[in-house]
Amino acid sequence: MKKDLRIIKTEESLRKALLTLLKTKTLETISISELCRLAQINRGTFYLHYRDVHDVFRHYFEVIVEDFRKAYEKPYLNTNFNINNMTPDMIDIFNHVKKYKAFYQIIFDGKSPMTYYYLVFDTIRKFMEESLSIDNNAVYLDVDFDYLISYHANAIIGIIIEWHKQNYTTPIEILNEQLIKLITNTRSYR
Amino acid sequence: MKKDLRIIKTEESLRKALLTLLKTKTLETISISELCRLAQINRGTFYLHYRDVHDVFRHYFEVIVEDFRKAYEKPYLNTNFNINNMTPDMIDIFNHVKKYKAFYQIIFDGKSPMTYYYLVFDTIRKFMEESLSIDNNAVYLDVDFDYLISYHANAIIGIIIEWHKQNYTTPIEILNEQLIKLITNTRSYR
DNA sequence: GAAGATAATGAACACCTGTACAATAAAAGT
DNA sequence: ACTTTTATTGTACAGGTGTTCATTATCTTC
Repeated sequence: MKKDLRIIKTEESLRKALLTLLKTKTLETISISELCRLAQINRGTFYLHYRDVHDVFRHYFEVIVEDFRKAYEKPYLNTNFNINNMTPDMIDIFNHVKKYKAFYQIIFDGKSPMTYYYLVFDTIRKFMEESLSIDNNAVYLDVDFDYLISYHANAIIGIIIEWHKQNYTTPIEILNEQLIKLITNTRSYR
Repeated sequence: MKKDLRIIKTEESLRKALLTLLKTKTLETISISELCRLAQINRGTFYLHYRDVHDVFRHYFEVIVEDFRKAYEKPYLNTNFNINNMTPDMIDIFNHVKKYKAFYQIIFDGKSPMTYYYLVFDTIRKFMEESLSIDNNAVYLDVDFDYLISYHANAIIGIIIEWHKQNYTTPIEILNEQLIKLITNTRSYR
């Protein structure tokens, strides 16, 4: 079954208007009324499609996350993967974040809701889950699989948070280096 | 210099009113107007002290985080700490989270702003930073210290997120066990 | 306890929010 | 092309937001 043309038109107008407004102001300062005025959509119609402005933004971010998922699906799965033989190019996540930096700056902003964070988290987590499941030989020392994955997935986001706080100044190659060292254990003594 | 009594009275009324409202409804559904009505504070006065309802909530959470910080400051520092000789009771963070479960459920809610998350993150991160700095002998394999700490700090929150998603069903003892295994490396083969 | 400083109040303003409903417009199905 | 179905519109309403300003109340300080 096809979607009504009017719906497509309405939603696209709103999404396009949001991008336009984001060029000059922050997501939090954009009101539904303003968005509808620019998109030339009746405000009542807005509520037939979205709950709030974040809801419109979410669409873009879901496309972005999907782009990431597809781009790194294959190389990831082809590796006999386990948590200790990972190479940086398998999870070229930093390239992805840099590519959509403008969006990730919004997502990691203190005022943004946690939903976006969870979307990133769930995506990375799922990647790890699928990859680690392939590596049947590994036994993870009685660590519950759910906790293991959540631990490592969020650790990676920890690097992205640090990168964000440093305003994305660290080069991607360095980040990949560091990540690989952190994953394949971290400590040595002099 | 002392704080004006009127200010103390106003802020306390608002904070108390928030706690009352939180018993019956969620943080997002509480309006400034409603809060002021219950606290018997003029709405204009509200804006002299807080920016929004979250701002009032933040006060409570800062107290909670401070409680955590103080409770685990000493045992942590007394240990010749490094990332591999940690014991669960050093970071008894899960006990803390359980104690203030009602608050952490709000903080990890998808609608809550990232600010609270960052407050948790910064606190755990600072703990790690202070502790790891003591362990002068360790060299962390050319891993940038900032990234190292952010990585491990956020990993721990990864466990809390998983715990939250499982509705805090996993017992604390198990969580401590798993955490220690995850920190002191994770993998073995059959 | 009086004088000066500062905070709280009430009223008003323009704007935003979420919802409802009848009227209209524009698709889809035949 | 015509009918049916469905989406959009305009209007209205009760409430919330954030700000301003003169007035009043309450604290602090001496």
